[in-house]
Amino acid sequence: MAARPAVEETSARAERRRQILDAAKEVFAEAGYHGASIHAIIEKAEIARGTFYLYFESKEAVFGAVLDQALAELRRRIVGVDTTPGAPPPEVQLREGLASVLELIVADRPLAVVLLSSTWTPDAEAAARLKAFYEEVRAIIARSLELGMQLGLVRPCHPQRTAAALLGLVRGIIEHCVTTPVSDPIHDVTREMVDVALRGVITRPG
Amino acid sequence: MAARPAVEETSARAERRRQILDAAKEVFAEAGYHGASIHAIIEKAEIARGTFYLYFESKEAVFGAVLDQALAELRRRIVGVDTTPGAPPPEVQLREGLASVLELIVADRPLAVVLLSSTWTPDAEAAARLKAFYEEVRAIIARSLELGMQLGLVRPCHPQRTAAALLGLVRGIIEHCVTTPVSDPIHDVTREMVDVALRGVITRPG
Amino acid sequence: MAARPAVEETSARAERRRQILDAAKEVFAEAGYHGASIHAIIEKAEIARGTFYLYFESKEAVFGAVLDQALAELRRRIVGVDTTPGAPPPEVQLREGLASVLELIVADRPLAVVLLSSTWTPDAEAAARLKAFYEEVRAIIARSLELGMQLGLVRPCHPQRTAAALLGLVRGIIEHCVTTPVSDPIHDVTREMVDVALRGVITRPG
Amino acid sequence: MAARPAVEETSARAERRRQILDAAKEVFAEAGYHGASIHAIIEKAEIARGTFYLYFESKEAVFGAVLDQALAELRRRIVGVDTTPGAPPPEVQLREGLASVLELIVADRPLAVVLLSSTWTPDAEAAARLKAFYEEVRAIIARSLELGMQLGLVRPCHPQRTAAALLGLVRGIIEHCVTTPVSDPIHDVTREMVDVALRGVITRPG
DNA sequence: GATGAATGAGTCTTCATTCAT
DNA sequence: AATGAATGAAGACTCATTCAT
Repeated sequence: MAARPAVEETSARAERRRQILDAAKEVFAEAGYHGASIHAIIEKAEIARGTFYLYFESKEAVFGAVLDQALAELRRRIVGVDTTPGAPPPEVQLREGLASVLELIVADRPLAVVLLSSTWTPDAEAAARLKAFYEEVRAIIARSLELGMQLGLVRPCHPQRTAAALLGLVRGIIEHCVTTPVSDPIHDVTREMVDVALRGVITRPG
Repeated sequence: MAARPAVEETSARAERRRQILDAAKEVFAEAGYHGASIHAIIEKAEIARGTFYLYFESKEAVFGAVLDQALAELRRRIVGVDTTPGAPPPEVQLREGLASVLELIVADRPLAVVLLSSTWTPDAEAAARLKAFYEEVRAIIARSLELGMQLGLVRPCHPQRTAAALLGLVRGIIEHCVTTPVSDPIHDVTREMVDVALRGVITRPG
Repeated sequence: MAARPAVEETSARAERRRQILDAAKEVFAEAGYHGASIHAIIEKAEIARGTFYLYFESKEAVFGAVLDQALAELRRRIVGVDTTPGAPPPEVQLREGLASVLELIVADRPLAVVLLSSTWTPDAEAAARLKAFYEEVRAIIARSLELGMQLGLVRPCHPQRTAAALLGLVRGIIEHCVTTPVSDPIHDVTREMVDVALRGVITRPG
Repeated sequence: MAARPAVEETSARAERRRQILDAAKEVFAEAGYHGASIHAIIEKAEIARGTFYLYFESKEAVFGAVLDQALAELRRRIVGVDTTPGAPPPEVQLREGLASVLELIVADRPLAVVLLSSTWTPDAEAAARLKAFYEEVRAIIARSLELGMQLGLVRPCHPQRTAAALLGLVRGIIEHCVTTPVSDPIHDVTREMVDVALRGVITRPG
């Protein structure tokens, strides 16, 4: 009869929240921002209409939360190349970092869809946040390229632009993996992707 | 000076149609399929509600037409690499083809947005059409890669996957050009993009 | 090159008008007042949208004209029973009058439908006109009944009410003839209808 | 006093439904199927636009429900003549059955209008249902006539056609009662109607 | 805290009518 | 007179959000 400890109550609430969030992620992935309906979300989450609004202020708010959650998971796996002596060779670091990202995304199709499609979402604030995230990633790539150029490992190039190209390359692979079932182990895919990024497609002269 | 020739009369209707189509393209680019409203389209086109429906059966229909127009313009500029003797070297062909595509897209931001965002549109038929288009382009790239491998110009690789990566690379550049104002001439951008695709980013050993 | 005689011009116009009127009658019969569209009428009449409005002020106006035409044709065939000495016996008059009405209606299904359905049409003025027509007919029947009572031919009854019943009886037969194809000659149908009206359905006692 | 019993909760919804149904019946009676607007219905029912759609899927659906309710009430009061020994004489049965129907209809003008006018409604399914109902009633009358002929109570006649005539007769009376205020008791009206149907209007010979 | 009935602004689409040619 | 493109008011229906229980 006594009040339960605050911690447990909080975690019950947090679990409910996650349940809604997961449902929302799937619905947004299936239908896009505008096409997604609160009805579809509460049906998937098996809660009542009103309950939804106890956890999220609005449709925009859940969408933001879905995105934030996705971006947080991604950020944890994305880091620049570490060039301090003793660190693994850059190519290996790249491969491992990318493999980690790919694994996350391939295992969670809705996440992939939201990440790939929401850049042009009508929810302006969310779009801005996703844009900022990609900008962030591109900046990391660009900085790595600049560092590589200083070290003589990377050919002279326009770092911003090249970073955009490489980011697109990764997104292309992700879309491919999400669209068509991938039979090969993730690490083979990653290796190939890194090879193309580093060495291009033509046979090396000589 | 009296009755105008039939040709001109036809083109009056065609012009009206294009006027609506252009407005629709912009609106779809701004808000996405679901977010776009007929209201916004007719306001931008400066026509009455009913007039819209004299030219297009439905929202879905305009969207289809916008997409068709865009894809038709693009298809005209996309061709595989020609390897018959006497043709320009592949790298030059690539550069010129890509430059042509980039020019089209950079000059028409709404077009770019529709092309980049509509893969995940709720209009299933349009999404399928766009997907088919990208599939088409990827097949062209993949075939070119296979041909290149046979000729010893291209390193051994998984053609489908690599094609997906290269298509993503191009889309990355496009998005970059559309998002941030490009001061450099298109041809410099193209040259760099082709360089990355062909040679990667690392300094050639030796 | 000279102007054609006014009479001919008028009759050309009149013919056009009738062409539209006929089309309208069919459309109203098929779809009812609200369901009928100007589009359907001009399509059936094979004229342009604007032309329609050269002949009729509005949808309401054509409907009124359709109704008026129908009622005029009917009125020509409906007369009370003539009891002046030397006239044919009342029962024969009834049969012949009804046969004439039935022939007209059975030959023109759209006319029948408009007459049967328009009492409750949303076009208030037309509904009133049709109601007035039925009132008129009922008054004729009621007067005939009163006359018959004075002459001892008709049983004592409430003339208004009985007239309403008999009018309904006729409409019931008409609806039956229009709904289900009638194989028997009209005159047999008429004879039976008059029999029921005059003698009822039970075997006469004695 | 706390939570209400489930039965009452159910009836709250049922009551709301009936409230809308009643409003809809009136609107359909006033304006016909096409002329009726959801706006008019919700205004009369004093509910919000969306509420309407919580109870009925569409305009077509309410119309169907209105009709179903009307037909159900009518069917309860319509039965063929019972000729088992000991049953009241047929004429009395007829009078009582008809009186029961007339009472229902006269007390509910909108019901009468819907029943009389909807045979020609553009809602095809509803029209079919109403037509089927009238067919049903006519079949009952026709069967009673056949039985009467076998028993020697009814003159030889075409049962289908005569049934159509008698059904029309009843509808004629109904329309009369609904259109013009009836001062006489229903039973007098019924008696007269049955008299006309059974014996016709002419004085019995002899 | 949970529920789901109620709300009404907003969406797409139709169609009677007008008017420049 | 004839045309048919253009108009915009009005209709059916959806859905994010609120609130009494």
